Amino acid sequence: MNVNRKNHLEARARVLKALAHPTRLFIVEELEKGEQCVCDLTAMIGADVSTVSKHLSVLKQGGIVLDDKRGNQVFYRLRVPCILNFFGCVESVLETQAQDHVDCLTREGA
Amino acid sequence: MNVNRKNHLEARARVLKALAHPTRLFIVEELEKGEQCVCDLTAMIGADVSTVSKHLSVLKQGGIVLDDKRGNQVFYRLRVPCILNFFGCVESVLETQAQDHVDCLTREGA
DNA sequence: TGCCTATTTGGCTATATTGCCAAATAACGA
DNA sequence: TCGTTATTTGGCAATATAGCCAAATAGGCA
Repeated sequence: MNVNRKNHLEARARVLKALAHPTRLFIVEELEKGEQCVCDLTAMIGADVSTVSKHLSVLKQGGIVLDDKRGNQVFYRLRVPCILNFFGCVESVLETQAQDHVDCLTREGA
Repeated sequence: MNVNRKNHLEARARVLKALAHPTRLFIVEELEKGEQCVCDLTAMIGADVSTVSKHLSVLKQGGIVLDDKRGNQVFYRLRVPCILNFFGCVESVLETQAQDHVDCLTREGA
């Protein structure tokens, strides 16, 4: 595996890693509806503010969101518009799993 | 956040987590070309066979790949055809980052 | 059966992630 | 300036992940 390819794979992995947490996926889904401040996200998530802030920091480092400080609040928004399509594929994975589960139960019952 | 939504987010996160590693992304890219046995993947990756086997196990648990034992070899293949599109979005994230980096350098130079 | 190859599993250490609390920082209004 | 609110950062403990080696398992063949 050459160095370029390795770097590229590592870059991709960083992006995916930034998304790979339930709370961060929740944040992304909420930001699809429009920008949100940390305080509102925190209220919806129900974790410590510092925890939410750190998740936002991970998303920012991963290039998923942008922040904008206005007054004493910080508003976050999605940086890349395609995140929605992105999840289409994840859903396919989940649906395939679900179907396999159904198939499995059907076979057992037969 | 209700229980259903939470479960769904956790399921999505599991899929993304399974993909979020350079070696596993490499494997997925290679499997896009067609099925591969563990031994060939191991040779390409250059890590211990046991390490590669564990990565494959993670991908299998995540619903990304399927395995098929034939003789004393195990062949892995992609389970969901959309993985390619999937990466289109990750690429957009990376390109946006790259563009920002260029912008940043340009501003500095100005 | 016994040996060889392919793969998985167990066990270990090193490292990374998560989530909380407490403290630091920033902006706002009295 | 002081107090209040919003957010980030530091630090800690619990847990998860990654990679290696060694051992177990499975299949093929003499």
